[in-house]
Order: sequence, then C-alpha cells, then structure tokens
Amino acid sequence: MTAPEKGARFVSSADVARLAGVSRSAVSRAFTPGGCVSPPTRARILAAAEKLGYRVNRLARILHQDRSDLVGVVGANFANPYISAQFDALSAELHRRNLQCLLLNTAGMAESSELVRLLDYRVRTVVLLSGAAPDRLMRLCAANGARMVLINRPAPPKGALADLILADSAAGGRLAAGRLAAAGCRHVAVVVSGSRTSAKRVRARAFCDEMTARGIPVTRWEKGPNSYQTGIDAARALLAGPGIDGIFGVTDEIALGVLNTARFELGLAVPGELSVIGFDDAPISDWSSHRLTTIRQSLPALTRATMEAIERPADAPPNRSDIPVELVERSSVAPARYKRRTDRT
Amino acid sequence: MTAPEKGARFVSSADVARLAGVSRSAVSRAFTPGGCVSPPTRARILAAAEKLGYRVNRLARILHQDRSDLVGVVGANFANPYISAQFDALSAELHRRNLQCLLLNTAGMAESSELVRLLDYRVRTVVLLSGAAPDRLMRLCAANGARMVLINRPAPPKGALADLILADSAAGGRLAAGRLAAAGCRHVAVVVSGSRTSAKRVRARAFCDEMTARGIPVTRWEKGPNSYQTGIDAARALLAGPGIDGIFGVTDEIALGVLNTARFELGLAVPGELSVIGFDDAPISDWSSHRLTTIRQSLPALTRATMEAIERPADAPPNRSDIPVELVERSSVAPARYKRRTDRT
DNA sequence: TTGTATGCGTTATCAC
DNA sequence: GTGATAACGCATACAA
Repeated sequence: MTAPEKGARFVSSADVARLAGVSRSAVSRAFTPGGCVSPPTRARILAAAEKLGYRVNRLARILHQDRSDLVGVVGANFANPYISAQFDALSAELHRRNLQCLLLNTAGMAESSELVRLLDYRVRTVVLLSGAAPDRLMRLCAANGARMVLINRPAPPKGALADLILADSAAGGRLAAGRLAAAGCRHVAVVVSGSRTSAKRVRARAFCDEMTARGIPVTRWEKGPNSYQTGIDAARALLAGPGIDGIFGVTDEIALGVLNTARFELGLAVPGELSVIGFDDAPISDWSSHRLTTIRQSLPALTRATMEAIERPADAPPNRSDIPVELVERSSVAPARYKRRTDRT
Repeated sequence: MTAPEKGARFVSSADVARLAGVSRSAVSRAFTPGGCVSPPTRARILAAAEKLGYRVNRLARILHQDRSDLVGVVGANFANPYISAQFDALSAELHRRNLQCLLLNTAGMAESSELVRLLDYRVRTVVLLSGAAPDRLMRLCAANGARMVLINRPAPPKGALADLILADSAAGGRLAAGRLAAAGCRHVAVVVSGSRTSAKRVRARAFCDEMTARGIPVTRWEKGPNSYQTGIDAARALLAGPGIDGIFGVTDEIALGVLNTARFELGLAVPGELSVIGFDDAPISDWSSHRLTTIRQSLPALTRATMEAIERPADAPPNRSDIPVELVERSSVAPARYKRRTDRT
C-alpha cells in the first residue's frame, strides 16, 4: 500500500503495468471478465494493483465503450414517507443489477431546466420520480439516445422515447370517493398539493367527478406543496366550521397532516366525526398511531416495473405499464353504512 | 433538433464543430466560462449545439482535467425518517454547490467491501452516512487521494485522511438518562439496534453508565436492525410484565415503535405509566400523533458541517467537527419531579 | 499469450 | 481569435 500523497491523482493502469512489468493492455485484460492473460502474469498484475490501490477508471471505460451503467434519478422531497421508501427500494435494486445511481434533487436547482445536467455524465437512462419532465430534457434525451422513465408523470406530448409507469390514479380517486360515500359523508373535501402537473391532480379530479356523480358536494383545497404542513393548513381552514365530514388527501403525508390536526388540535373524533382517506400507503400510514385508510400503489410492483423499464434495451420501443391500485381499509374512515358498491372501473 | 435515432451515441463536440464550420477547440472554448471566442462564432456554435442537442461530456472533462465534481454518498435505510431528511438536505445542498451525488445504497450490495466501486467513478469525496467504513475503502481512498467524510461513524484506526462529523452521542445518552431519572423512573431499558459499530452504541453506553451512576437498573435490548419493527419487538418483550417504567430508543424510529406499541397494543399510558425518549429528532417525532421527547442532533448543523468537509481542498489535513446535542421536551416523558440536574458534561 | 497502435470526447498548449 | 495537436485512462483490433 502506498502512503497517501497530497494532490495525488488516481493510480492508473500504467502505474500498475510499470510495477508488474507488463503493458497497459495486459492490465486491462486482467480486469476484463473474458480477458486472455496467463495465470502467472494475471497474478502479478493483481498483486501490483492491490499494492497500489488500483481501481479501473470506469469513466474512461464508458468513454471508450460508449456504454454507460449510470442511471440518473431525479426527484425531490426525499423526506416524504412514501418517496423515501420508493427511493430506498429503487436505489438498492439498481446496485443489485450493477447499475449506478446518479441522483439529482431538484430542490437544489434554481430552474427545472437545470436537470439536463444529468446528461453531461452520459447516463443511459433518466428516471423521473417527481416533477414534470421539462421539454428540454425530453428533447435532449431523444437527441442523445438516452432513455427516460417517467413514474406517475403525465404522458409526454409526442410519442417520445419514454417509458411510462403509471399507478391508476383515476381509479384510486374513485375508490376514495366511493369509500367516503359509503361511510355516509354528506359534504367532503379534497386536499391537492399545488404542483401544476402530476398524478395528484388526476386523483383529485377523479375523486371530484365521482362525488359529483353521487350528488355529494366537494370542496377543493389547493394551496401549498405536497407536505405534512399542507395537511395541517387545510384541516384548520376546512374544519373551522361544521359541515365537512370527509377529507381525501391526495398523498398520505397530506392526509396525515389532516388527520393529526383534526384529532389533536381540533379535538375531532376520527372517524367518528370526520373520515380521512389518503393515497400511497406509505409505511407510517400503517403505524398504530395513524391507521390511515388509504389507496395503495404497491411499492414492490412499482419498483419492479421501474427496473424492467430501466433494463430495457436502448432501442426498445416506448412502453407503458400500469400499476393497479387498491383500497386499504384501516380505521380513519367510518364503517360502511351499506354494502359498498363495486367500483365502476 | 435531430430526430431520435436508434442506438445513437451522444452527440459530441466534433458533431457541433462540423455543423458550425469550426474546429473542436472552438466548440470547447464556447462552452468554457473564460473561453476566447468571437461573439459571432460563439453564437453559431451555440446555435449548432442547441440544434443537435449537444451537451459537454463531463466524463471526458474529468478524465482530462483529473478533477471531479462527483461526490459518492453511501448509506442505507433511506426510508428511516431521520436519514431521509438528512439525505434530502444533503443532496439538495450538493447540487446547490454544483456537485453531483453518486449514491450507493449498501442494502443492494452483497458485501460491504463492494462499496469501493464508488472509486471507479473517480469521486473526489466519499461520504459515509451509515455503516462502518471498511478498511479496504479507507485504504483505497488514501491511495488515490480521495477524501472521506464520516458522519457519526467511529474514528478510523489510524489518522487516516478522513473528516469526522460527530454528534455528541455520549452527551445525548447522558441527557436521555438524566431526563428519565428526573421523571422518576425506577427501572429503565435501552433499545439498541444490532449494528456492530456506530454512534448508536455510544448513545446506549453513555445512557447505561449514567443510569448506573444514579443507581437505576437498566435492561438492555439488542436485537434487530434500526427499524420501527425493532421498537415493536422490544416493547412487547420488555413490557410483558410490570417493572420497566422508562425506555430509551437509540433512534427516533425505534422509540416510535416502542411508543406506539405501548400505547395502542399494550394499552399503557405514555407518559403516565411509561416514559419513552428517542434520539435524532426526526420530523415525524414532532407530529401531534407522537410528540416524542428526544435528543436532537440538529439537521442544519449536521448538513453544514458535512458540506464544509466536502468542500475542503483535497490536501487539507483531516478535520473533526462536533455537533452539539440538545434535549427536546415534548410529551412522551413524565414531567420532571425535581428541578432537573444540570448535565454533567 | 503478449505488446503496439488507435480512438473515445474533452481541454490545454502552441502555433498562426 | 482560431485551428492543429497532445494527453487523460481505458479497451480493442491487430501484429508479433
């Protein structure tokens, strides 16, 4: 092992070759799975590499082979209970397949157009966990032959080279509406995060439509981001006076803000006086402190579909996979008064 | 904009040069902050680049300049409420400083030695959020002149080239002990995650020592990982019979598992019959559904120290920064019976 | 089996 | 201001 040196550059195959008394190609071959090297030299090379602390420079390899194992993952709000679980599963799975995760947290960017920076690192695929796909990014990916995977994002304008992973937001919204209706709610509200374009709006829209079809009035709250605080704010405003007896939070985090504020700040009995339903089925929603009834988008299914999309060959046609959604009964919604209608999907 | 082509490689500066009728060097200069290009040609180049969807290949730039803006971040358990918040803040801050985050989730690796793979991408710095630093990684970083930043990790054996960020775990453990003692607890327990080596053990150790010094017996529970489920298991076992009236979870997630199990499964009044205290001050600990009394390691302070370490020049001497810790009073611990002793630190 | 030569996309140096 | 050229570290086709 060499002593640490100041400003030292990374040790290269040339260094190893020198020490082992071979050529650089020999070193390269020794580190290439199918490389032809005689056992003795191979051993010498490996020993030298170990001694020097050599690691193959994959940047150079990518450059040469024009084939990258870097996957760009862009997201925001990684502290969100569902997103963090989703990201944890995805990143673990990426490494299991020997892919590297180059992460971009859009919260750190001034403009959303900044995220094309991922392409500067020759990622083979860009995965979008949240936020809308900027046109610019889509164009650049197309021009450079990089694939895109959009998770719960609206479909891109053209038939762009993007794989779509979509939980059935509309069905989820209807499920939520049906459940609150079955609980006997007479006047409900939906709390949407203010993000301009996303699956969350579809959830809310479907909820409203279904409620309208059932003749139940619905109030819409649409201020603030996808956060716990938004749930708090919404609950305070919506529950100031009597009237509303059911609330759908388009996200578990929002719904939990509503739930906790109703229970502990406003002193409302949930589900006695108010029913609350969420969307996601984040791990903490099942905690006994919450027991939030919610619409589940299965995390394993979502992760599986994402990995399939990522591993699709570069020239595969765009694909779309739908993740089914299901109602998870817990105890934040009043028991159904009548036998629940079959969902109309 | 070119049409998307199958198997297309990324567009290069040569492509742009060809279209703009200039040399590759001109293109390079047009994209270099201080580059000398006449306004007209510059405009032509930029137009050509935009048309083709060109982006500078930073892999090649790193290769040539021997200076990387890649920061390797290794961690696990990103669904943990504190870790996810920490990671969210860190990744956002990285991008704000124009650094890229190459993430490694050790949950996806067979062996911990696998994480040296980060060095294959010529990261300038490796940040360790969890897990121990394998010797191999430390050696390779040293040999290649890459810096390491260890967050709440035990100090490396030698005076290796690693920056240390350490919350005062010992003081935190003592604080927790003091608070439970003040609550009048007579027999307490500590729930440690089974990880072999980490700050969590120091927290538990200091807690035990302080309790012993006060003559209060402490039971130690040490099975399972750092998870909510571990808190559940511990609570079920520890609270099966009467006796224990105070529990310290070395992590908020663990403590919340204890708290919820005690309250909702075992029907214990918290803090009436049992006091529970955690460590971290994760965002959800402040939720009204929990109101967990805990030891805070300030996230902003932690992030600030981490960024300072990351931005230190490559040849700076190893540094150590200590993050103070403080007791956050909420309502999972019985009120202090006597005026609380000043902590002995 | 092994070494030589070439090219990947960039930037820096050097002429012009 | 501009273009040719070398070099970064690697993998490969080819020659030995």
